[in-house]
Amino acid sequence: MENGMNKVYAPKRIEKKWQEIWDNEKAFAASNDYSKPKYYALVEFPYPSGQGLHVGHPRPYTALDIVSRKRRMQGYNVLYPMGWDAFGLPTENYAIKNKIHPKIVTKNNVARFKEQLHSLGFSFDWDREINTTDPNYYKWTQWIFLKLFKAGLAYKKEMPINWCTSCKVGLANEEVVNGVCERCGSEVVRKVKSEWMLKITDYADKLLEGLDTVDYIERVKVSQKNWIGRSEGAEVDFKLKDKEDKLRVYTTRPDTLFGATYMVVSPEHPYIDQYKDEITNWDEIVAYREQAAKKSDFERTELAKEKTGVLLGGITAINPVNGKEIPIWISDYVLMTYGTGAIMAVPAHDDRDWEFAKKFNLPLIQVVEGKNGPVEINEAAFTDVATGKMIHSDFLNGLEVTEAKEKMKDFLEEKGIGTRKVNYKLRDWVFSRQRYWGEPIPIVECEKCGFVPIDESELPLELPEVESYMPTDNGESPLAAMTDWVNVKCPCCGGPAKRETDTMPQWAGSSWYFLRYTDPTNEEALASKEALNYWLPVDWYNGGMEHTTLHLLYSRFWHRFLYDENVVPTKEPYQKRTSHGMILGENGEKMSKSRGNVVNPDDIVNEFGADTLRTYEMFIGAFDLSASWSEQGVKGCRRFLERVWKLKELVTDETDYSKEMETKMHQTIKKVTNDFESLKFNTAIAAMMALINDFYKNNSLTKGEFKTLITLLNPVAPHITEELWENMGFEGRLYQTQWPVYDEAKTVENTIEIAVQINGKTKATILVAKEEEKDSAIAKAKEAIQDKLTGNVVKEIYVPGRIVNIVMK
RNA sequence: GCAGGUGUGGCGGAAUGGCAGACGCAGCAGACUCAAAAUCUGCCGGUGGCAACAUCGUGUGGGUUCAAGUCCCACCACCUGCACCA
Repeated sequence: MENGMNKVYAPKRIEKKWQEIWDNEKAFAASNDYSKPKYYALVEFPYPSGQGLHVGHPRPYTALDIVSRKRRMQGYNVLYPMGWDAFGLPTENYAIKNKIHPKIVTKNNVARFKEQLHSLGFSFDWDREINTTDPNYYKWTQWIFLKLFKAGLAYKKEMPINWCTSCKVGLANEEVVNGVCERCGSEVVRKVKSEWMLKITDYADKLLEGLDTVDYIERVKVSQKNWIGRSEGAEVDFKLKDKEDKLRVYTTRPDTLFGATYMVVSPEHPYIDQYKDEITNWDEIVAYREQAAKKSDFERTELAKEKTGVLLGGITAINPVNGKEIPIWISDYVLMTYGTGAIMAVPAHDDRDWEFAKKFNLPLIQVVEGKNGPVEINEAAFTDVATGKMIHSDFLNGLEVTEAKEKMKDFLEEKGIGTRKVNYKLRDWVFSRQRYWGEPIPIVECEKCGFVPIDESELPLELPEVESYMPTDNGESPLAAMTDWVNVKCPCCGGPAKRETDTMPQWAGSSWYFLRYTDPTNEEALASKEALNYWLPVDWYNGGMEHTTLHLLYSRFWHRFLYDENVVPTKEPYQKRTSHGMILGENGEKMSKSRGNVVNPDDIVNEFGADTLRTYEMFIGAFDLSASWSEQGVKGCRRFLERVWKLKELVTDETDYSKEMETKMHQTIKKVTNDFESLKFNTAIAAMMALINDFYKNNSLTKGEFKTLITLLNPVAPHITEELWENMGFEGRLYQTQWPVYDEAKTVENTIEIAVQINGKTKATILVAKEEEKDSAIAKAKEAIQDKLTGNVVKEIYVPGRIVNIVMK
C-alpha cells in the first residue's frame, strides 16, 4: 500500500508504469465476442509527418479516449483504433531531397508518432493498427478501385493539371501558392493530361439523402450540402436565327424567360468553333478566348471580378416564348463545366447578368415586381424569389414566382422547347497523381482491348523499387521510367500492353480505413461479413473541420458504393460526426515554426505529465471552438491533479457517501456522465474541481467518495487515478471497474436556497424545503422582504426550486 | 456576395427563460519561511458607501415576458468555409 515513494505525485514514474501494465494486460483490446453491446469510436488517423506529434493532435484523441474509457466501464465492447494515413507528398518530397526510400521515412515517422501517442496513455487497441502504405492494406484499396472500374464509375479523361515550368512537375493544388510553385517560386501553368476520374456525381442524390439519416453537427451537414450543390431548374432551347441548331441553356428561373434580353456562352463553348465562318468578329473572339484561357484559378477567384466579354457577331438567337431576337455574348463568367455552358441572361433579376448588362449597356426587362407593387431595378437586380409577383409575362402575369416556375416548366415540356433538369456543383473526383508514393492503379492499357483491369489474384500490385522518386520531365509518374515494370502482357488478349503509371491520391486509403479496423488481418476480404455486421456503423467519428467536405464526402461515397455492391451492411459509414477546434499559440495565432509559437507535446509530458496535458486540453474551452494555448493554464491543471493526489491523506474508512456530501456526489456523477457524452469536457472537469474543493473544505472524505471521484476522473487522467486506486488497496484495476451510477432523486438537496425577487429583481434569498408548497414559500419570501413590500401586490410567482417573484405596482 | 459560427470580468470560460460571472488563470492581502519557490487562507465586474446596501452591467438599438446572456426583429464587429454554379 502506501510507501515513501508515493508521497509525492511523480507522473513520470506512474505513467510509464501504467502504460506498461495496460500493454501487458491488453487492457483496451476490442473483443471479438459479438454478443456484447458494441461501441465504435473513431478519430481521424494522422499523417505521420516528420515533425512528430503536434499539440493539436491530442485534443480529439483525448476526447474520444474519454468516451471510450467511460463506455468500457459501462459494459460496452469498445473499438477505439489507430493507424497511419502514410502515403503523401511531404514524405515523397523528403525522400527526393534526402535520397531515402519513402518506405523508410514512413517507418521512422510512424515509430516516432507511435511512441508519442503511447506516452499520452490513449486506450487505442494497438493490435488493430493499420498503415495505408502496407501492401496488405492497399491490396484492398486497389480491390475497391477495381470494383469501381467494373461498375463503370472509374474512367479516364483529359484534365488540366498544374505544371511547374521550372521543376517540370505536376503539382497538387496545395503546392500552388498564389499562382507560383511552392518550392521554387516559378510560374505554374495549365497543362492537359489524361487522368483517372471517379464518378462521384452519380452518387450526388444518395449522398444528399443519406445526410437525413445521420447525426452530424449542423455545420458539417451544411457544408456537405453546399458542396454537392443541388439545384432544380430547366433546360431551355433557344433557336439560332436562320439555323437548324438550338442553343441549350440551363436556368433555375424559367419564370423569368420573358425577361431574357441576351444570351452568354462560355469561351470554350463548341458552337464558337462550329460557326467560325459566320462569325463577323473572329479576331476579337480569338483574342478574348486566349486571354480567358490564360487566367489562372487564382485570378478567377482572388482578383476583382469585373465582368468582361465580347459580342458574338453575326449570330443571334430567338426567345422561344415570345419570338424576340436577342444577341449572344461570350464571357468567362459562364463556365463550360456547369449546366450547358450557356445561359439566358435576365439582367433585371440576376446580379451577375445585371452587372454585365450595365457594363455593356444591354437592355433590362422587368418581369417580377414586389408583392406590394413596383420595385426599382436600375440600382440593383431584383432577385427576391419569396415575395416576387410576375408582370410583363403573358400567361404568367399575377402569379407568384414559385407558381410561375412550375407553370413555365409545364409549358416548356408541353411545347417541347425545354425540360425539367437537376444540376449539381459537385464534380467528378480527379483520382490520378503523377507521383511515386501512392497506391499503383491496377489497370493495364492494351492497344487492342483498351483499359483492362488486372486480375484480383494479382493484388496487391506493389510499388516497384525505383532509382529516383522525381516525376519525369514530361509530367509522368516516376513509375513511367520503370520499363520492365510498365511493359506487360494484356490480361485479356495477351498482346503487348502498358501498366498505368499514375498512382492514387492520398484520399484513397482514408476513404475506407474504418472498415479495416474491424478485421485488420483478414486476407480473404477487406473485412469479414461478421465483423462488419457487428461493428458498423461507426458510432462516433471526430475529425477536423478541414476534412468536412472532401474526406467525409469521398469516404461516404465509397461506403455507399460498397453498400450497393453488397460489401458493407449500412448505407452510411458514420452515425455521428463532430469536429474539434484548433489549438492556437499563446498569442492567439495559428501555431507555426515561422511564428515561433509551437508547443511540443513531449515537452509538456516531460515537465507536467501526460495526465496534466490531457486534462488541460479538455479544460481549455468548448471542444468545437479554437482555443489559445496557455502555459499558466497547464500549471493550473497540474495543481488540480496534485490536489487530487493529496486527497488520499484525508480519506476515512467509511465506505458510503457522507450525509452532507451525498447530494453533491450524485449531482457530480450525473453532470460528468452527461457532459462526457456531449463534448462538454470543460464543465465536467470543473464539476470535479468543485467537488474536491468541497472535500478540502470539509477536511475529510469517505472511501466511497474517493472511489467515485477517481473513477469519474479516470477517463481524463487515467494514470494518476489508476495509481491512486492501487494505493488505496481497492480491488482489481480501475479500468475494469463499473462506471458510477447516480440516483436522480438524490441529485436534489432537501433544503434549497432560492431567490426572492420584486418585479424580477433579487432582493433576498430564503431557504425552502425540496417540496415546499406555494403558499408557505410565498409567506417565507414576504417575511424576508417585509420592509420592501410597499406597493400593491398584483401577482405572486413561485417556481419550485428556483425563485419567488412578487410583482408590485 | 452566400452559408455557418462567435461576441459575457484583466484573461480562458460557466449559466433546461428564473440569484450573470461556476471552474480555472492572473492579481491583491495574509499564514508558513532567514529568504524565495511551493503550499494554505481570504478578497477579487464597474460606480457610490466604513458598512448594511444602492445602482449600472452579457457587441448596438428595439420588442415579447412577472422575469431575457438565453426568445423575436433590425443592425455592428470578428472568425471559418465556399466563392461568377445561371
